Amino acid sequence: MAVDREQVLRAAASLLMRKSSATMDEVARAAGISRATLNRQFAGRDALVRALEELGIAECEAAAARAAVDDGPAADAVRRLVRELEPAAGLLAFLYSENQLFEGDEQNEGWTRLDARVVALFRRGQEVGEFRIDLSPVWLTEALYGLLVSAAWAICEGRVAPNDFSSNVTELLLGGAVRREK
Amino acid sequence: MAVDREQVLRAAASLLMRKSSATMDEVARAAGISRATLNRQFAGRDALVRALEELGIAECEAAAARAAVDDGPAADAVRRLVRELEPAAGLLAFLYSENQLFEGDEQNEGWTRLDARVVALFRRGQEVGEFRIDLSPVWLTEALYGLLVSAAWAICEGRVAPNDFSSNVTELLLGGAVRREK
DNA sequence: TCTCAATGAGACACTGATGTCTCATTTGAG
DNA sequence: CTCAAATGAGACATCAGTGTCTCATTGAGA
Repeated sequence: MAVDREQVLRAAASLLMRKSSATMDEVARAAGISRATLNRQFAGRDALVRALEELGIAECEAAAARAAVDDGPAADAVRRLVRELEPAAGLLAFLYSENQLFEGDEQNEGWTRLDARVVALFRRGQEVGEFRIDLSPVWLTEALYGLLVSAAWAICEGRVAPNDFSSNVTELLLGGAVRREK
Repeated sequence: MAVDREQVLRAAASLLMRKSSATMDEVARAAGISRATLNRQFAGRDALVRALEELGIAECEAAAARAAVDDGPAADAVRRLVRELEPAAGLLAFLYSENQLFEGDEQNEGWTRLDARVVALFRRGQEVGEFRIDLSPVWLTEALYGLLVSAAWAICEGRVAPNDFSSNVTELLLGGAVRREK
């Protein structure tokens, strides 16, 4: 009888990723509940988006923890991170387009924490000599987000194969498009 | 006295890139005109977005033409393309988040044409041996869009330096993050 | 200077989404 | 089985955004 909030959030994310302008009624229907119940769980659309934001942050931080981004070679850490981040990519794609979240006076500090971890990863790779130094860690972090979102979208629209998600993002981010001999 | 439609579109794009939920009233104020005039120029918000889409397509195609994407080494063509695309990146970022444009029954064929040109560029690079073949041209195209949007956003929020736009996108897309000896 | 088209300002009704409420029904625990 | 809590369905008022209209004002060209 009790509604599973997380299941509702996942259904909402799945719908909002494809149609960010979906109505609360559509979200409720997609989650298999009534609009009344949806409003009982989340007081208003804003609260729903905030909850999705919290879920996204939690999933990303959990992914970073599972990937152990501070251990081993930085390149391998990036590969693990991307692989662990794949399930959250759809949610990330929605939040990425919800720039309403960032235009306010203050953004959720969870993003700050997450950014710090990823930036630290790229900086570590630079200091060890694995990554080039002419691309700033901040830009590499932003690029990682962008590639994750692009890949999620491209897969969602059937332009690229779902199985290639991880390798597509990782290979392009680390190796680039230019062919290397050897 | 006569309103410059293109100037209005640019002001609208500049605002909508930062706040995609901006009101028609806000858009009009940002463009320095009244809401009545805005509605005289663009019959409704939908028409405004469509006009922005047309402008974006036109700018991208003009950039592709200026960059002569079919001439010379593919890597250099990509560099030229990114450089020419920079002024349109902001508009592209807005359109990218306006997934409402793609969820309809039919998307503007301008995107199809543009995609075809960029895909052809990457495919040419692969056939010549410049680009690696384990990343599909379609994915490289999507990644290019994603990096352009990421870079535009990061600059808009002051996270990276505006001057680094072209090199950031180009270097990461072509070379990747991993450092190469010589 | 005169004229007329275009603009700005404001009022107006309309639409769609939203949030809240009620009540019948269902579900799960005791 | 019984009952309390939660849900679903629907009605309702509210509100913000939108599109349209009118009218006074502006400005460029004849």
